Amino acid sequence: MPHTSNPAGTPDTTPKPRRRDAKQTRERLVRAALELFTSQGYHASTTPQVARRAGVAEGTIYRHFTSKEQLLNDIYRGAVRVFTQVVRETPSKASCREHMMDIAVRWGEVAATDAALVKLVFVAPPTSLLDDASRKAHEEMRLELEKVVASGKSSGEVRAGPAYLWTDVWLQLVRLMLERVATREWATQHSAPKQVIDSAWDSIAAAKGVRSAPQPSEASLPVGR
Amino acid sequence: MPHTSNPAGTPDTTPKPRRRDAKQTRERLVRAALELFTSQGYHASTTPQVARRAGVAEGTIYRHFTSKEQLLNDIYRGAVRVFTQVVRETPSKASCREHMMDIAVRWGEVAATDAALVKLVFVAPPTSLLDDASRKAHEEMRLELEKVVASGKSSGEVRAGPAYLWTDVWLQLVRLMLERVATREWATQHSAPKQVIDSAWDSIAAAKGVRSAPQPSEASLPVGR
Amino acid sequence: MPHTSNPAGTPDTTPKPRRRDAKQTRERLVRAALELFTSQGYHASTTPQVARRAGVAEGTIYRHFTSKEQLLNDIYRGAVRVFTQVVRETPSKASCREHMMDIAVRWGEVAATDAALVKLVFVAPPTSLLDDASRKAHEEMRLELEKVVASGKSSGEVRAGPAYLWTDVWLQLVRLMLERVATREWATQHSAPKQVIDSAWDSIAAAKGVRSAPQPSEASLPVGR
Amino acid sequence: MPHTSNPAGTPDTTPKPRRRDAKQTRERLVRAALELFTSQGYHASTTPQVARRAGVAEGTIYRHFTSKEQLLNDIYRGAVRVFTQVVRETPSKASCREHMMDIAVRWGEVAATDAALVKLVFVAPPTSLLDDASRKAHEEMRLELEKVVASGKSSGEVRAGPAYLWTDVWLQLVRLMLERVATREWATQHSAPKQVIDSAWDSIAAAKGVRSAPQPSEASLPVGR
DNA sequence: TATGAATGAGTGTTCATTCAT
DNA sequence: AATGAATGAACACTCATTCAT
Repeated sequence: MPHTSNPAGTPDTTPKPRRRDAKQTRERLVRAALELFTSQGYHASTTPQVARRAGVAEGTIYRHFTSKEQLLNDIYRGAVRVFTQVVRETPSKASCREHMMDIAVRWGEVAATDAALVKLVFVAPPTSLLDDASRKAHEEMRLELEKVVASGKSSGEVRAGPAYLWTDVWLQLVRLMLERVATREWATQHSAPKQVIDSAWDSIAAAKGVRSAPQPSEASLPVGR
Repeated sequence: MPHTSNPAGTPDTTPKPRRRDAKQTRERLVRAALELFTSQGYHASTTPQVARRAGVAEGTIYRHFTSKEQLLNDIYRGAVRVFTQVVRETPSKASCREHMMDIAVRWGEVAATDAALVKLVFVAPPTSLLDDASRKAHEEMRLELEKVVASGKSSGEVRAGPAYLWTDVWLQLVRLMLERVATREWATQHSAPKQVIDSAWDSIAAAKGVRSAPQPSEASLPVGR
Repeated sequence: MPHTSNPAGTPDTTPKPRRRDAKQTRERLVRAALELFTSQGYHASTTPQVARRAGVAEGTIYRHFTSKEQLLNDIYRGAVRVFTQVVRETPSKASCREHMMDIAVRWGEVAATDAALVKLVFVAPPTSLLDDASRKAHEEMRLELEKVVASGKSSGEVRAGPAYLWTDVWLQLVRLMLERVATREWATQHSAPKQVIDSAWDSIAAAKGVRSAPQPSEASLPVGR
Repeated sequence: MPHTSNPAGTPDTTPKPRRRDAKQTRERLVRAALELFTSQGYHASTTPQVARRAGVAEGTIYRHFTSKEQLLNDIYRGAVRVFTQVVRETPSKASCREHMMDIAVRWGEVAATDAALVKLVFVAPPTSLLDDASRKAHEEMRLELEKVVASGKSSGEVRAGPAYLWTDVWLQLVRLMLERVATREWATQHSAPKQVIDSAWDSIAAAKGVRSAPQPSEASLPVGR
């Protein structure tokens, strides 16, 4: 065996590879795969690479995941849930606007902390490789957000038009912010993220002044969905 | 599948397909690869698949492109240039707003006509596989657009903040529209594309009282999704 | 061809061929490649052929060698070292002549035992495919031999002229012998090998009688090399 | 068509590629292939390369040769005949020694003039690719030389043992000289070529002085061949 | 649970050869 | 005689997955 690598900073006190419990191994694999998949892409990342980075043997992957594709999906769902959880745990505020800003800011913090998560879910989701469960998990996140938007609609803060549309519009702009934060092009404390979050709200907000007048009923919307 | 295919309209006078002129073969390859790459992804598309779909032998690919990666980049540049060209050819209007709406609408028409182009450039660009020339071509398009935004800034129509930021913001929302149009979730004549284009402008427009002009009724929204 | 081969003498206790230890597999590959390369040439030998002859899957080659070229070089170096070792282990005699005859004879024995080794190193060395390490290994062998020739020069047994030249001359003739022995055109106990070995010595020996006179200075030799 | 090359120095007066007569084309192909084959090896040289170097289209090769292998063999036979011709045309001298020295010197001149010829015939003959005609041509050359050696035997100048053996021995050493001259390691006017030619003769010459004692009968020779 | 040597179908690419022009 | 686009079998090499240990 040519090179045994000891990743920087790890105080390797045990000469023989420590008896890791299964949980730890699984997590190491998830971490390794997440980093590899988001930095090189799924297809460009090989299972030997994942194993090496996780510090385990090639075969070990298959004790925890039935296939490379399942590994991806497991990771994906975990990543999506992080964002879903944030939406659920962000307390609603007096205004929808404030509420959504909070969510965006917290998501931004996730992006700053764990860029890979953002890349996997928002920047370059491996759409064609996702299974039903993963798609459902993503839809759940979207729905959770849509609830917030919908509440904004009933309070008249959100402009006319279907809530799901404004959810997507808002997401699209927040995605831009997350991407830039994840790639460290923007720091969370800079003005750019805030500007984009603001404009995300503006793009779905009911117009001020005249526009803020009571919205016409949307009951008649024959929106297909 | 019949073993002799006669593409629409071509008066196939030659019984054997040998001796197509080079131009035609190259174009068939580009078309086949574009469709495959955008529907399955680059890595999932194999050279035998590309060749089969183009109706040529595998080796023929390499008479026209030095590698699969170069094929991708050639296609990508071609696709980007289509959008750049639209920006360049769209005449400027009295207002920046109108100008940008025009561009968005024309891009939308491209999306409706040739979905693959949109997918390649906006929906899932193969970022990590692009060479310098391709990146430059993309940057050119962005810059062309930025000029328009900048002119809007000087006329006071665009909100405070750097022009490149608002370019990206606008692009982000137009991207949503293009994606939905490309996937046929939205038709160009529907209201959703228009709504998103509007909100794209709103998200970068300087906040005015003027904007609050009476909106047309939304009652007719036949938004597909 | 039976689907389970049991190479001579191996007490095949395991019914399925999986889990051979690495050493064995590598050696089988080396053997297979050596035979193929020397009988058909490097380019005419394909990796499927090598694998089949070694009784392993094609991919297995690449667990032991990084490329077909590296496989060749590994084999080449191993072969060269056999001859180098013989030179090193042959004890020097009273006369240089005797010493070199010994070496030639032992080399001849190697040729009789393992013809492929001779073909690879002397008959048709794959010169343009050798890497630096391989070239160095070959040079080492030559140098080891040159030492012997040099000692013959100082004792006056070897004719005037540079030692490296006579080394090459001697090698050239011994090469003829090795080739014929390797191809079984000559058996080691026949007179032809002996005759050639004799003439190899004669071609570099100082002349008897008249020629054994004190050697002229070699200062004037403008031999390019 | 990307690049049209105009090989150095050719005063390309005719704008369209000159109407070459067949003879000329064939010769250009032979020359190009000879150079390529001897510098890179047969397998490493591709037919497109040969065609490009000859300044003709790929398909043109097959108007003059039925296959790449036949091209090689045609070239090989031509090369061998050059050396055969030299042997035939070198007038015999008073002594066999002088005669053979003459031949060696003339061959050396060929090597200096046209290194590729020597490489193809002596340094790295493509043994496994030669057809019967080529092998026969080579044998013819050898036989022509053997005649000279045989005449040396009957005059007592050549040592005891079969003429064909001494022919091979002599060839082996002359081959060394030719190789070095061909690679420009040695110039023909240097002493090394001469030294090696001398020693080539010595290795097959009957011993002078003491060694010139009556030769033992050759009846006992059990030389395999 | 973990290992890692082995697998073999599949990849992108090459190239000697053909043939309509 | 000459062209060069097209061919397709073959190539070296990869990698997700298996399984004896």
